[in-house]
This record gives sequence, structure tokens and C-alpha cells, in this order.
Amino acid sequence: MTPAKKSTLVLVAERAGVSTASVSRVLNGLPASDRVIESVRTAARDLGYVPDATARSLKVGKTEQIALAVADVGNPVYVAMMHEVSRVIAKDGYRLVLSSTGGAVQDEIDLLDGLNRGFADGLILSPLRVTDDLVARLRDSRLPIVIIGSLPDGVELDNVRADSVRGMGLAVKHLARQGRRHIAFVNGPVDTVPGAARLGGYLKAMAKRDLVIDPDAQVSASDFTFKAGLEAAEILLSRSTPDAIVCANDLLAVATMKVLAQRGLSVPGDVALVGMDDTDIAELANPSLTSVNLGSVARARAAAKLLLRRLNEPGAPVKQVVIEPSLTVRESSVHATEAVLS
Amino acid sequence: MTPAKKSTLVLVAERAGVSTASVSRVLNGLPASDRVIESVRTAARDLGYVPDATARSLKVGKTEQIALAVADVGNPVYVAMMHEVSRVIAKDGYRLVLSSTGGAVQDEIDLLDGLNRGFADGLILSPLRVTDDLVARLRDSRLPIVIIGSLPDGVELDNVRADSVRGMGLAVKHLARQGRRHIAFVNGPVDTVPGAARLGGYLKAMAKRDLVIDPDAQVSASDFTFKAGLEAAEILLSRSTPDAIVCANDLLAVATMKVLAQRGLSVPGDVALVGMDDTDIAELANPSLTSVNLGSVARARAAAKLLLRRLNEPGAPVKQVVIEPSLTVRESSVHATEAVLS
DNA sequence: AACGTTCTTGTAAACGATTACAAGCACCCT
DNA sequence: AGGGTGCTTGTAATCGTTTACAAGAACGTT
Repeated sequence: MTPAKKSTLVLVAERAGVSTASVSRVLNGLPASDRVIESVRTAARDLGYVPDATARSLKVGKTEQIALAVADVGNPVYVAMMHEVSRVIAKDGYRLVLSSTGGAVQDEIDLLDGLNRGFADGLILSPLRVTDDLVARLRDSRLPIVIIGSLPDGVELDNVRADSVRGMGLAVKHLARQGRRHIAFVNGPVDTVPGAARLGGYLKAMAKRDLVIDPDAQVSASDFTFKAGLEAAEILLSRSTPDAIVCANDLLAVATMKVLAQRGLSVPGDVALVGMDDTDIAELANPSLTSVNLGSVARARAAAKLLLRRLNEPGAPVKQVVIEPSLTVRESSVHATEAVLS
Repeated sequence: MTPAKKSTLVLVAERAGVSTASVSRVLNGLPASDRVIESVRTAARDLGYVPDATARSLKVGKTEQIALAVADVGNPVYVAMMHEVSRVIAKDGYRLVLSSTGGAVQDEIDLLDGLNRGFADGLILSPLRVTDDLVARLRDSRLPIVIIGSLPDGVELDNVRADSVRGMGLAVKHLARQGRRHIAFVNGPVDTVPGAARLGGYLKAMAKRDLVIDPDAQVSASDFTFKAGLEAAEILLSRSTPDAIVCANDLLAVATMKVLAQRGLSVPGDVALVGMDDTDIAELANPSLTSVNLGSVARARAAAKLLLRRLNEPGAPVKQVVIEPSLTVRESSVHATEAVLS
């Protein structure tokens, strides 16, 4: 059927013996007489007609596409988000256009310029770093944008963020309750939004419990990746001997786990370990990794819904959503005996 | 600047005092006098003009978008592919539209129908299952398609595939050379293309080396996922005590690794383990996982280039590419002493 | 029977770009 | 000076839809 021949609405109209307007109406479910409906339907079927998405977009001003830009497609947390966004918007008939910025602000700005060419109806952006320039561009974008992640105070844009300060609090509290006292911290780059927030959360939580804050027990990896985590963990363990380590994300945590193993330290026996993001790899890890769940999926879903809402009612008031964190306890942070008991 | 006001080519033409044709020419770098170029450029800048992607698409018949459909966005191998495809096509100015079919054939057929509406210029598809119906649709698609994965004999479509039979051969050979004799196999669903191929490869490799093929030492998970792997590994180990296990995929392998640990079996001491796909998680695993590299990234790159080629020269002859596998040896398959030596 | 509603349908103008074609112009040649 | 050559530029058609508007048909009402 329809052997590779493109047929247009005009052809259908001719074959059905009606005007193009009638064809369009029938195909869009607008009222028409049974006779016309019937002839258009069969003509369309015979010709294997499929409406052209581009032409429709041009006329109605909608592309039915939503762009998603994330820093690092290699990070499972972004993959999970991508998946969820895709799922939610698909229900409303939107397609997902993926733009992986390398985490560079310039890429994101370029993307915004591109966005104004109108290849998508809206954008979901999760920037690692937020500069004034970026904020300015975001603010006067012609298209709706939802930000996943924190924004500077006073910036009024739809956004949804995690409460990573509370998240770090959960991690530290959990470890303290397990009797750990020397809780170290493997962070990502502190010049990123999440890096800064997580450091703040760590310091706050430690101070709150009167745990000693040792500069030697803090290290920040050059990136939120496994490889960077290996280097960071080496440095940390060469100058400090903690009985627990919190990591700013799961990749850093499994890297740390690996370095601990190489040094003959057992997890959780010698060192308890907690990751962050609660991605798939937390479950895969051996021992499985206790991780702070920052609600990545929930954030992605909220962002997608926020964007859909704005597309439907452009005038709606700006909405900022905060997703509450929780802690998923697994093997890496509880003594074997307890794990068996629980 | 350009505070959220849409300006068109007509506006630019008016402001510059030239015709729309001239504006278009200047903006597309076609020859024009310096005077015209100058006035158009400044007019465009003043108005913050950005050409509309949809209108351009309609006229020139290109969307500058390429669709990618994979079965399971949760599987790191697809993520790696996605990443690579995105990278390659971006160089030629294409955007990536992601369509995650749940692995269901029907989803893929729906996608093809959608494709004919012309929202993308081409498609890269990696189907888990290939039915006659799907092949038929693929064949008379109006748009260029590249398949990642094997196709039934005689189907002439651009495609790039892995040689998983040889891949399994590498895994078995490696394990045999390590002195392993009871080599078990954790497969994915056998009604999938990769599942069937990997089983075939396993049997062939075992037969070739006169290793005993024990039905009890073969199990197929209900899916290529970690969870399905846990169940499959449980079954396998409850009825067989192999000294090595090959898994059809890295997720199944880490699941197996976990079950082995739970049963107090050491890797590679008691059981050597080899995964397949050589994804990021092979490196993260503890012990790190020896894995057959089926060239996922190379396949993705080849597929992207094949599609770009076909977009540039539609009449080019059909090309089928096979990527050679290799084995990445890590800790999970070699005795500790050897690992230290190497 | 004339008139006003309501419903169906067609005509034609958009949407915002690209581009074939022709016209205008300067220039050079013989 | 006449006529070809080669540029630059504008006019207008076109891509494939949707949709405002008006015209026509059908029907009920008085």
C-alpha cells in the first residue's frame, strides 16, 4: 500500500470531488454531511494520505514538540528524567527533541537562540551553572520554559527543584544515627548549582549535630562523573580516615566504593556510604547503595506538567515547585547484622 | 533586546528597504551588493530577527531533524547510542527527536506512520523484535531509515549490526582459556533478535570447544533488565553450579554478580563472569566486569553516518555494515593473581 | 409564498519562508 | 552606437495546510 508516493490534501480533495476546506474539516472532525465525510474518508484511505506535519505547524503555529536540554546524557539521573518527560508529554501528543548541552552555559544560550526559531513549542532546561546572562535570555524568551533546578533569588520563572539541603540533612542524620562520627564528603564541582547546594547542606547538617567539620574530609571532584569520583576519592582517603562518606551523587559514590575496596576497606563495615539521586545504579551496586532520593522522576514529571499547563494557558501565574527528598536505605550504610535484622 | 516580539522576513525587508527575496539571499549567503548586505544585516539585527524553522522546512522540504527509536531508554547501551547519534548528526545541523518505543512492534509501526507525516527527515531504528509486518512498513517508507540490528535474510535496507555470534565466541574462548569448564549462560528473551543471536553464538562457541552444553546451565530472563536478571540468576544457580557465567548483557551480568555474592560465591574466585555490551556499568561494577564490546558506539556512529549519506544522496546503493566485536577484560573473569600481574 | 435560521460547502487568503524568472543596469566589445 | 554578457534586484509563485468569510441549500415559520 501507498508505495512511497506523497499525496497532498489537494489530491484528496480532487479524488473526493470536494473542496480542500471540506477535506481539512472532515479530517479534523469538524461538522460535515455524512456524504462528504464518507467520500473524503475513502479518498484519503485510497491515496494513503497522511497530513504534512510541517505545513500544519506553519499554519497553526504549533510544532507539537518539546525540547529537553540536560547537561550530561551519561548521568543516569538525566536519563531517568528524560524518560519521564517523554512519557508525560507523549500523552498530550508532543514529541521530545533532545539537546545535550555539554553543561556549558554557552551551549545553553545557543540553544535558546535556536529555540526562538520555533522548532519546539517549549523547553525544559536543567542547567548546571546559572549565569546572569543565561537568566536574562531565559527571561525574555518568546517561548515557555521550565527550569529544573534552583534559580537565583527573585527570578520569576516556572521551575521545579529538589531540596538538596534537606537531602544532605537526611544523609548525615542517618549516618549519625548509625553511630558514625567522621562523616566525609565527596562533592562535585562547587561552581555548579547542585555542587554549591550540596556543600551548603552538608555543612549545615554537620554543624547542627555538632559533628566535627574537617576540611581534610571534604573533597570536590572536577565533575559529577565516575572517573572524576575515582580521583577525588583517592585524594580524600589519602588524607583522612572517615567512618562514613556522603557523596554528591551516585556516580561519585560508586567510584568511592571502588576506591575503598581497593584500599581493603569494607562497606559498610569500615566505612558507611551514602549516595545521592537514587538512580538505577544505586540498586545495581555491590553492596547496594543507600542513596538520597531527590525525586528526579517526580521533578521531571512536575516540570513536564508545568510546561504543558503553560502551553495551554500562557497567562497562568509563575509556579515554583519543590520536591521533598527521602532516603532509600540499602546495604552500604547499615551494619550487616542490622541489615539482616531489618 | 528583542523583548518577546516575533519579527518576520517581511518586516526586515521593509525596514531595510529591499525585497524579501534580497533579504533571504543575504541571510543565506547568496551574492548581493555590499550596500544591500549591509542594510539587511543591520535591519535584521535591529529587529532581532530569527528565521522561522517551520516555514523554511515547508519550503525546502527538510526538517533538519532525525528521529531515533530505541526499545529501552533505561538500558545504558541505548543511552550510549543515543549520545553518539546526537553528536554525529549535530555536526551536520540536525536535531535529535527521541521516540522511546517500549520495545513493542506496534509502537514502532505507529512511529513509522507518524514519520510519514514528515516531522523528521530520517529515522534510526533499533528494533528488539522484527516481524514481517514491520519489515513491510520499513520497506515502503517514504523516508530514509537505517536499522541498527540484524534483519531477516534478503531484506535490503541500510543497516548496521553487531556480530554477537562472534562476540559470544570471544567470551567463551576467554573463559575456556582461563580454565573454566562449566560455562553457564544467562540470556534475555529468546524471542528477540539479540536474544536469539546470542543463544546461537553461545551454543556454537561451546560446541566448537567441546564444552558440555548443559540445559540446566542455560536460562533466559524475561527481559534485558536488572530485575529480570536477578530472577534468572536465582533459577540458574539453584539448579547448576557453573565455574563461569556469560550474560547476554551487562545489566543481566551485574544482577548475576549480585546473586552470586548473596550466595557467598566469589567473583572471579568461584565463578568467572562476563557481560556483554561493555557499557558504563561494566566499569562501575565491583569487581569490574569483563564484557564483550559489541561496538555500540561504533554502531551508532555508523548508523548516523549511513543516514546522513542517504539524505545527501538518496540513490546510493543499500549498505550493510557489520561491526566487529572485541573483549574488554576486567576483574570479573581473571584470577586475582593474574589480574595483579597484568 | 416570502422570509429568517441554521447548516453545509466552497473560495481564497493566510502562515513565513525560498526561488524561478525576468527586468534593469553597467560594462565591454567591435 | 548597437548589442551582447554578467550582475544585482524585484515580482510573484510555491510549499501543504487551516480558516475567515460568504454563498448556497434546506427547512420551518407565519
